[in-house]
Amino acid sequence: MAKGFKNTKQRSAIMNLLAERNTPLTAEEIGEAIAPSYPKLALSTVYRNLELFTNAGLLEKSFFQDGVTRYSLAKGHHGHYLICTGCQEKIRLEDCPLHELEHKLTDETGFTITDHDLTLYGLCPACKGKTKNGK
Amino acid sequence: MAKGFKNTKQRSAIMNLLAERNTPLTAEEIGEAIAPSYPKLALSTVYRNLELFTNAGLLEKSFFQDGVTRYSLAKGHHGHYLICTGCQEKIRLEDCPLHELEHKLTDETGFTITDHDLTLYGLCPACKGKTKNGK
DNA sequence: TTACGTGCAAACTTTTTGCCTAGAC
DNA sequence: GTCTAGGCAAAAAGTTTGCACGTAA
Repeated sequence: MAKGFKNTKQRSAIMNLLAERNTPLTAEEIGEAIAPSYPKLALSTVYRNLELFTNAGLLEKSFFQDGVTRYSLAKGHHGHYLICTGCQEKIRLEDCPLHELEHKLTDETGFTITDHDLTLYGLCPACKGKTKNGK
Repeated sequence: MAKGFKNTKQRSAIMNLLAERNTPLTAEEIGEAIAPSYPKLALSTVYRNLELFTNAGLLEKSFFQDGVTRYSLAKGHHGHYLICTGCQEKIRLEDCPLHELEHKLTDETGFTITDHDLTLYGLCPACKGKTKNGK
Protein backbone atom coordinates (compact mmCIF):
# COMPACT_ATOMS: atom_id res chain seq x y z
CA MET A 1 0.00 0.00 0.00
CA ALA A 2 1.57 3.19 -1.20
CA LYS A 3 1.66 6.70 0.19
CA GLY A 4 3.01 6.06 3.67
CA PHE A 5 -0.24 4.82 5.19
CA LYS A 6 -0.07 1.91 7.50
CA ASN A 7 -1.07 -1.29 5.79
CA THR A 8 -3.96 -2.73 7.75
CA LYS A 9 -6.18 -5.67 6.93
CA GLN A 10 -9.18 -3.39 6.77
CA ARG A 11 -7.56 -1.08 4.26
CA SER A 12 -6.40 -3.92 2.07
CA ALA A 13 -9.84 -5.47 2.16
CA ILE A 14 -11.46 -2.22 1.02
CA MET A 15 -9.04 -1.68 -1.82
CA ASN A 16 -9.12 -5.32 -2.92
CA LEU A 17 -12.88 -5.27 -3.00
CA LEU A 18 -12.95 -2.13 -5.11
CA ALA A 19 -10.35 -3.60 -7.43
CA GLU A 20 -12.30 -6.84 -7.84
CA ARG A 21 -15.69 -5.29 -8.33
CA ASN A 22 -14.38 -2.49 -10.47
CA THR A 23 -17.60 -0.55 -10.12
CA PRO A 24 -18.65 2.28 -7.79
CA LEU A 25 -19.81 1.04 -4.39
CA THR A 26 -21.38 2.76 -1.39
CA ALA A 27 -19.76 2.66 2.03
CA GLU A 28 -22.50 0.33 3.17
CA GLU A 29 -22.02 -2.08 0.27
CA ILE A 30 -18.32 -2.17 1.06
CA GLY A 31 -18.99 -2.82 4.72
CA GLU A 32 -21.36 -5.67 3.91
CA ALA A 33 -19.05 -7.21 1.37
CA ILE A 34 -16.18 -7.28 3.85
CA ALA A 35 -18.22 -8.36 6.85
CA PRO A 36 -17.76 -12.12 6.23
CA SER A 37 -13.99 -11.72 6.63
CA TYR A 38 -13.95 -8.97 9.26
CA PRO A 39 -17.26 -9.13 11.10
CA LYS A 40 -16.32 -6.34 13.45
CA LEU A 41 -15.40 -3.86 10.72
CA ALA A 42 -16.91 -0.52 11.71
CA LEU A 43 -18.61 1.57 9.07
CA SER A 44 -16.75 4.56 10.47
CA THR A 45 -13.51 2.85 9.51
CA VAL A 46 -14.82 2.36 6.00
CA TYR A 47 -15.79 6.01 5.72
CA ARG A 48 -12.50 7.21 7.17
CA ASN A 49 -10.48 5.14 4.76
CA LEU A 50 -12.57 5.97 1.74
CA GLU A 51 -12.05 9.63 2.53
CA LEU A 52 -8.34 9.07 3.08
CA PHE A 53 -7.90 7.21 -0.20
CA THR A 54 -9.94 9.74 -2.08
CA ASN A 55 -7.79 12.58 -0.78
CA ALA A 56 -4.71 10.61 -1.71
CA GLY A 57 -6.02 10.25 -5.25
CA LEU A 58 -6.44 6.48 -5.11
CA LEU A 59 -10.22 6.55 -5.21
CA GLU A 60 -12.83 8.77 -6.77
CA LYS A 61 -16.33 9.64 -5.65
CA SER A 62 -19.37 9.36 -7.88
CA PHE A 63 -22.82 10.85 -7.29
CA PHE A 64 -25.74 9.18 -9.02
CA GLN A 65 -29.46 9.79 -8.94
CA ASP A 66 -30.14 8.34 -5.50
CA GLY A 67 -27.95 10.87 -3.74
CA VAL A 68 -25.73 8.22 -2.10
CA THR A 69 -21.98 8.65 -2.51
CA ARG A 70 -20.17 5.81 -4.24
CA TYR A 71 -16.44 5.14 -4.46
CA SER A 72 -14.33 3.44 -7.11
CA LEU A 73 -10.68 3.08 -8.04
CA ALA A 74 -9.37 6.26 -9.59
CA LYS A 75 -8.38 5.64 -13.15
CA GLY A 76 -5.59 7.89 -14.29
CA HIS A 77 -7.77 8.96 -17.16
CA HIS A 78 -11.20 10.36 -17.18
CA GLY A 79 -14.38 8.31 -17.63
CA HIS A 80 -18.12 8.17 -17.01
CA TYR A 81 -20.82 5.62 -16.28
CA LEU A 82 -23.78 4.17 -18.09
CA ILE A 83 -26.15 2.71 -15.48
CA CYS A 84 -28.99 0.29 -16.01
CA THR A 85 -32.01 1.50 -14.07
CA GLY A 86 -33.27 -2.08 -13.95
CA CYS A 87 -30.37 -4.06 -12.50
CA GLN A 88 -28.03 -1.20 -11.47
CA GLU A 89 -25.24 -2.56 -13.62
CA LYS A 90 -22.63 0.16 -14.12
CA ILE A 91 -20.59 0.29 -17.30
CA ARG A 92 -17.59 2.55 -17.35
CA LEU A 93 -17.19 4.59 -20.49
CA GLU A 94 -13.57 5.25 -21.24
CA ASP A 95 -14.45 7.85 -23.77
CA CYS A 96 -15.06 11.44 -22.84
CA PRO A 97 -16.53 13.48 -25.65
CA LEU A 98 -16.80 16.71 -23.70
CA HIS A 99 -13.55 18.52 -24.27
CA GLU A 100 -14.96 20.25 -27.29
CA LEU A 101 -17.97 21.36 -25.28
CA GLU A 102 -15.70 22.67 -22.55
CA HIS A 103 -13.76 24.81 -24.98
CA LYS A 104 -16.96 26.21 -26.38
CA LEU A 105 -18.26 27.05 -22.91
CA THR A 106 -14.99 28.65 -21.89
CA ASP A 107 -15.30 30.94 -24.88
CA GLU A 108 -18.93 31.75 -24.19
CA THR A 109 -18.86 32.18 -20.41
CA GLY A 110 -15.29 33.00 -19.41
CA PHE A 111 -15.33 30.10 -16.94
CA THR A 112 -12.25 28.00 -16.42
CA ILE A 113 -13.74 24.53 -16.49
CA THR A 114 -11.99 22.17 -14.13
CA ASP A 115 -14.20 19.13 -13.89
CA HIS A 116 -17.46 17.59 -14.96
CA ASP A 117 -19.82 14.76 -14.16
CA LEU A 118 -21.56 12.82 -16.87
CA THR A 119 -23.75 9.82 -16.14
CA LEU A 120 -26.16 8.12 -18.49
CA TYR A 121 -29.16 6.01 -17.46
CA GLY A 122 -31.07 3.43 -19.41
CA LEU A 123 -32.10 -0.20 -19.63
CA CYS A 124 -29.63 -2.89 -20.54
CA PRO A 125 -30.68 -5.53 -23.09
CA ALA A 126 -31.48 -8.08 -20.38
CA CYS A 127 -33.68 -5.70 -18.38
CA LYS A 128 -35.47 -4.52 -21.49
CA GLY A 129 -36.57 -8.12 -22.04
CA LYS A 130 -37.79 -8.48 -18.45
CA THR A 131 -39.89 -5.34 -18.64
CA LYS A 132 -41.60 -6.55 -21.80
CA ASN A 133 -42.53 -9.93 -20.36
CA GLY A 134 -43.00 -9.50 -16.65
CA LYS A 135 -45.93 -7.46 -15.27
CA MET B 1 -51.79 25.85 -9.65
CA ALA B 2 -52.46 23.10 -12.15
CA LYS B 3 -52.89 19.36 -11.81
CA GLY B 4 -55.71 19.22 -9.27
CA PHE B 5 -53.57 19.91 -6.19
CA LYS B 6 -54.98 22.21 -3.63
CA ASN B 7 -53.53 25.65 -3.92
CA THR B 8 -51.97 26.48 -0.58
CA LYS B 9 -49.84 29.42 0.43
CA GLN B 10 -46.95 27.09 1.16
CA ARG B 11 -47.08 25.52 -2.28
CA SER B 12 -47.30 28.87 -4.01
CA ALA B 13 -44.40 30.17 -1.98
CA ILE B 14 -42.23 27.21 -2.96
CA MET B 15 -43.03 27.47 -6.64
CA ASN B 16 -42.70 31.25 -6.68
CA LEU B 17 -39.32 31.04 -5.04
CA LEU B 18 -38.09 28.49 -7.55
CA ALA B 19 -39.43 30.62 -10.39
CA GLU B 20 -37.71 33.75 -9.07
CA ARG B 21 -34.38 32.20 -8.31
CA ASN B 22 -34.40 30.05 -11.41
CA THR B 23 -31.57 27.92 -10.08
CA PRO B 24 -31.53 24.57 -8.27
CA LEU B 25 -32.13 24.90 -4.52
CA THR B 26 -31.99 22.45 -1.63
CA ALA B 27 -35.01 21.81 0.56
CA GLU B 28 -33.24 23.64 3.35
CA GLU B 29 -32.53 26.70 1.21
CA ILE B 30 -36.16 26.79 0.21
CA GLY B 31 -37.28 26.52 3.81
CA GLU B 32 -34.99 29.36 4.89
CA ALA B 33 -35.99 31.57 2.00
CA ILE B 34 -39.66 31.19 2.83
CA ALA B 35 -39.30 31.41 6.60
CA PRO B 36 -39.67 35.22 6.73
CA SER B 37 -43.17 34.93 5.23
CA TYR B 38 -44.23 31.63 6.81
CA PRO B 39 -42.17 31.17 9.96
CA LYS B 40 -43.91 27.94 10.87
CA LEU B 41 -43.27 26.25 7.55
CA ALA B 42 -42.16 22.70 8.30
CA LEU B 43 -39.32 21.21 6.34
CA SER B 44 -41.42 18.08 5.97
CA THR B 45 -43.95 20.15 4.05
CA VAL B 46 -41.20 21.39 1.77
CA TYR B 47 -39.99 17.86 1.12
CA ARG B 48 -43.48 16.53 0.56
CA ASN B 49 -44.31 19.22 -1.94
CA LEU B 50 -41.03 19.03 -3.76
CA GLU B 51 -41.61 15.32 -4.19
CA LEU B 52 -45.18 15.92 -5.30
CA PHE B 53 -44.20 18.52 -7.86
CA THR B 54 -41.36 16.41 -9.14
CA ASN B 55 -43.66 13.45 -9.69
CA ALA B 56 -46.11 15.74 -11.43
CA GLY B 57 -43.36 16.86 -13.77
CA LEU B 58 -43.30 20.46 -12.57
CA LEU B 59 -39.89 20.25 -10.94
CA GLU B 60 -36.72 18.33 -11.61
CA LYS B 61 -34.06 17.05 -9.24
CA SER B 62 -30.36 17.70 -9.67
CA PHE B 63 -27.50 15.90 -7.95
CA PHE B 64 -24.22 17.78 -7.64
CA GLN B 65 -20.93 16.95 -6.00
CA ASP B 66 -22.00 17.51 -2.40
CA GLY B 67 -24.60 14.76 -2.49
CA VAL B 68 -27.47 17.07 -1.50
CA THR B 69 -30.56 16.95 -3.71
CA ARG B 70 -31.55 20.22 -5.36
CA TYR B 71 -34.81 21.12 -7.11
CA SER B 72 -35.59 23.52 -9.95
CA LEU B 73 -38.43 24.27 -12.33
CA ALA B 74 -38.68 21.62 -15.00
CA LYS B 75 -38.00 23.13 -18.36
CA GLY B 76 -39.86 21.37 -21.11
CA HIS B 77 -36.56 20.84 -22.84
CA HIS B 78 -33.44 19.29 -21.59
CA GLY B 79 -30.54 21.21 -20.02
CA HIS B 80 -27.50 21.02 -17.78
CA TYR B 81 -25.56 23.17 -15.35
CA LEU B 82 -22.19 24.83 -15.23
CA ILE B 83 -21.35 25.53 -11.59
CA CYS B 84 -18.73 27.87 -10.19
CA THR B 85 -16.84 26.10 -7.43
CA GLY B 86 -15.98 29.49 -5.94
CA CYS B 87 -19.34 31.24 -5.56
CA GLN B 88 -21.70 28.35 -6.37
CA GLU B 89 -23.32 30.30 -9.18
CA LYS B 90 -25.24 27.90 -11.41
CA ILE B 91 -25.60 28.60 -15.11
CA ARG B 92 -28.13 26.57 -17.02
CA LEU B 93 -26.94 25.33 -20.38
CA GLU B 94 -29.80 25.06 -22.84
CA ASP B 95 -27.72 23.03 -25.19
CA CYS B 96 -27.39 19.31 -24.91
CA PRO B 97 -24.69 17.83 -27.11
CA LEU B 98 -25.19 14.26 -26.01
CA HIS B 99 -27.72 12.82 -28.39
CA GLU B 100 -25.02 11.75 -30.76
CA LEU B 101 -23.17 10.05 -27.91
CA GLU B 102 -26.37 8.29 -26.86
CA HIS B 103 -26.88 6.86 -30.33
CA LYS B 104 -23.32 5.65 -30.40
CA LEU B 105 -23.70 3.97 -27.00
CA THR B 106 -26.97 2.36 -27.98
CA ASP B 107 -25.22 0.79 -30.93
CA GLU B 108 -22.26 -0.34 -28.87
CA THR B 109 -24.00 -1.62 -25.75
CA GLY B 110 -27.59 -2.43 -26.69
CA PHE B 111 -28.84 -0.17 -23.87
CA THR B 112 -31.93 1.92 -24.36
CA ILE B 113 -30.76 5.22 -22.94
CA THR B 114 -33.52 7.08 -21.17
CA ASP B 115 -31.80 9.87 -19.28
CA HIS B 116 -28.51 11.40 -18.38
CA ASP B 117 -26.91 13.85 -16.00
CA LEU B 118 -24.24 16.25 -17.11
CA THR B 119 -22.79 18.89 -14.83
CA LEU B 120 -19.66 20.95 -15.38
CA TYR B 121 -17.59 22.60 -12.66
CA GLY B 122 -15.16 25.47 -12.90
CA LEU B 123 -14.35 28.99 -11.80
CA CYS B 124 -16.31 31.95 -13.09
CA PRO B 125 -14.35 35.04 -14.23
CA ALA B 126 -15.01 36.86 -10.94
CA CYS B 127 -13.81 33.99 -8.75
CA LYS B 128 -10.75 33.45 -10.90
CA GLY B 129 -9.76 37.02 -10.04
CA LYS B 130 -10.30 36.48 -6.32
CA THR B 131 -8.19 33.34 -6.27
CA LYS B 132 -5.30 35.15 -7.88
CA ASN B 133 -5.32 38.03 -5.42
CA GLY B 134 -6.58 36.70 -2.12
CA LYS B 135 -4.45 34.19 -0.18
C1' DT C 1 7.60 1.75 21.93
C1' DT C 2 5.17 5.09 19.63
C1' DA C 3 2.07 6.92 16.70
C1' DC C 4 -1.46 5.79 13.78
C1' DG C 5 -5.71 3.00 12.98
C1' DT C 6 -9.81 0.68 14.72
C1' DG C 7 -14.18 -0.31 17.14
C1' DC C 8 -17.81 1.50 19.54
C1' DA C 9 -21.06 4.87 20.74
C1' DA C 10 -22.89 9.12 20.18
C1' DA C 11 -23.75 13.14 17.43
C1' DC C 12 -25.06 15.30 13.20
C1' DT C 13 -27.29 16.02 8.69
C1' DT C 14 -30.59 15.04 5.32
C1' DT C 15 -34.90 13.01 4.37
C1' DT C 16 -39.16 10.34 5.56
C1' DT C 17 -43.21 9.06 8.23
C1' DG C 18 -47.23 9.14 11.64
C1' DC C 19 -50.57 11.53 13.75
C1' DC C 20 -53.63 15.07 14.66
C1' DT C 21 -55.29 19.66 13.49
C1' DA C 22 -56.17 23.32 10.01
C1' DG C 23 -57.64 24.94 5.76
C1' DA C 24 -59.06 24.53 0.59
C1' DC C 25 -62.80 23.39 -2.05
C1' DG D 1 -68.58 19.11 5.66
C1' DT D 2 -65.10 16.41 3.57
C1' DC D 3 -60.80 15.30 2.51
C1' DT D 4 -56.32 17.00 1.40
C1' DA D 5 -52.36 19.58 3.30
C1' DG D 6 -49.59 21.31 7.03
C1' DG D 7 -47.19 21.35 11.64
C1' DC D 8 -44.82 18.89 14.88
C1' DA D 9 -42.16 15.25 16.58
C1' DA D 10 -40.01 11.10 16.05
C1' DA D 11 -37.71 7.93 13.10
C1' DA D 12 -34.78 6.46 9.37
C1' DA D 13 -30.74 6.72 6.52
C1' DG D 14 -26.22 8.36 5.57
C1' DT D 15 -22.12 10.30 7.48
C1' DT D 16 -18.91 12.29 10.99
C1' DT D 17 -16.57 12.65 15.43
C1' DG D 18 -14.49 11.58 20.24
C1' DC D 19 -12.33 8.46 22.87
C1' DA D 20 -9.89 4.47 24.62
C1' DC D 21 -7.74 0.31 23.05
C1' DG D 22 -5.18 -2.32 19.50
C1' DT D 23 -1.52 -2.90 16.23
C1' DA D 24 1.88 -1.84 12.28
C1' DA D 25 6.23 -0.13 11.87
